[in-house]
Amino acid sequence: MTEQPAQTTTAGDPATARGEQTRQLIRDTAMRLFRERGYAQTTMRAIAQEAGVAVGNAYYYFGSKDHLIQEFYAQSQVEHRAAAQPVLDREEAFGPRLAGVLHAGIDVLTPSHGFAATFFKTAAEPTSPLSPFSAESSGPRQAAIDLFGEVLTGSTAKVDAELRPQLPELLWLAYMGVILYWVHDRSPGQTKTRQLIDGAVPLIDRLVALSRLRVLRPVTRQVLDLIRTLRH
Amino acid sequence: MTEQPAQTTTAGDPATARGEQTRQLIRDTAMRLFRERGYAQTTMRAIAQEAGVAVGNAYYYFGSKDHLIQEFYAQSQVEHRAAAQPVLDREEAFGPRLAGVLHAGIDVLTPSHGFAATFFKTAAEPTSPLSPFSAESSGPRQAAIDLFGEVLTGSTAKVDAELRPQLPELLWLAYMGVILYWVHDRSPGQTKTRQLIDGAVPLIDRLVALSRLRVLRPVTRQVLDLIRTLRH
DNA sequence: CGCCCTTCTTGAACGTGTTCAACTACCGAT
DNA sequence: ATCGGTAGTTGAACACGTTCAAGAAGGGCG
Repeated sequence: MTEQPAQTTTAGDPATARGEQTRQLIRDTAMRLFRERGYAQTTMRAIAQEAGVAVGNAYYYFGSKDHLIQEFYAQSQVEHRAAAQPVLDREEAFGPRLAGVLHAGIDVLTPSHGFAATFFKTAAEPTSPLSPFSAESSGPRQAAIDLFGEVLTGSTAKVDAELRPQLPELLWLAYMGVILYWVHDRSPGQTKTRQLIDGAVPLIDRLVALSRLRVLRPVTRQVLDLIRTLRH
Repeated sequence: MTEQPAQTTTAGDPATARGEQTRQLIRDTAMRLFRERGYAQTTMRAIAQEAGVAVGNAYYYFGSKDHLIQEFYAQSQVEHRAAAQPVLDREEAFGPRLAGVLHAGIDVLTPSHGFAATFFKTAAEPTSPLSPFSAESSGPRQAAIDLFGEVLTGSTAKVDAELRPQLPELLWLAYMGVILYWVHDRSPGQTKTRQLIDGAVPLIDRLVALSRLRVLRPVTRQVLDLIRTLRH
């Protein structure tokens, strides 16, 4: 939080132009080694050596080994958005759109299941800037929430007016739940996670539809009030 | 997993009689320092020094620094059970019983909020034996699930026959969710978590009651089938 | 060209969790 | 009492993430 001189890029980021190349080199090398050996087995010394730089240089661009994970998150988010596009173009109904986007997220993550799982623990630490709930990762998080916003806006689903503004974030939360399950999923090819998505989506779909029923209005209200209370 | 000679205690535990004293000394010292300084700030060297033993001795009893956390879990579980007893004796209705037991759990954890939060990340790592889902912590986990079984069996609630056997584990899962929220709860005194409990319990109560309705039977079935599929 | 300032780079050094070969204390059997 | 083996204990050594003082590279300006 020291004051920075004027920069062309966002504050706090030391990357202007000269070092951008090195930054990417280190990042790509790290990602490769993470995939090859796993997170814990990849040492900062190994990353530096493979990238042909000094250890300290990696720390000039990334505050810690954990911060390299954030790069992985950001990268995954972008890939997720891209993989979801065909689904959003193709499907119109809420259920298939949601299922498609959830499956796309797992598709993107699947090649990294082995090592991604081991470092999702870091994301669970509340104090860590890597937590999906933290301010520091609000960028990727908002992008993800927006993606679920698109699932909703582009669909033909009729949603309770009060629920609608909350729903994208709730769907994102459900996605976090899916990921939590996926991380622990030891079934071959993580087929169980696929079953979770296919089983849960119709339930969510039905629940969203039911929220408009007059009889259930009080319950819907109650739930939404609770959520509003609990949000930050 | 080397074969052990006959022991008076459970297998795999090097504590017979002579070392039990040292074991407890190290454990208690560690717990005290964790509370005083936090988990990350407490070094194994500090624990050893304060306990008056060599560093390696701590590793004779506890495989790693993380394993000391498991002691904390076990201890908390026992305290939770004890704190829940008055509630189970006093309350008869399902809702108050559940709320009481959940509050009791948070009561027990509250003094450790500062440091407990930081190491719950370790619990989130799937490969870690410290995960609440792991085989290694099946003992405390089962004890916790049984506690929610008592919430149910001692209550006057009428529960769908198919749901009943699954419910204790589901309630435990909900409790894990409460803890996850609590860990991230930055509100003073974690009052938000209390609101979560008070807000969610009536919903769960209503949901459980509704599960017996004929109209909702197909949904109940669908949910239970999904859960059965996903369990292990 | 020479100067200065910022950006970038270096690698030795620090503190950490963890390991391990050596050692000591205890206890039952001879 | 002596021996032998297991349980318990030691602290130096190792590999790791991280820090930091020192320097190199680059570029704008006289």
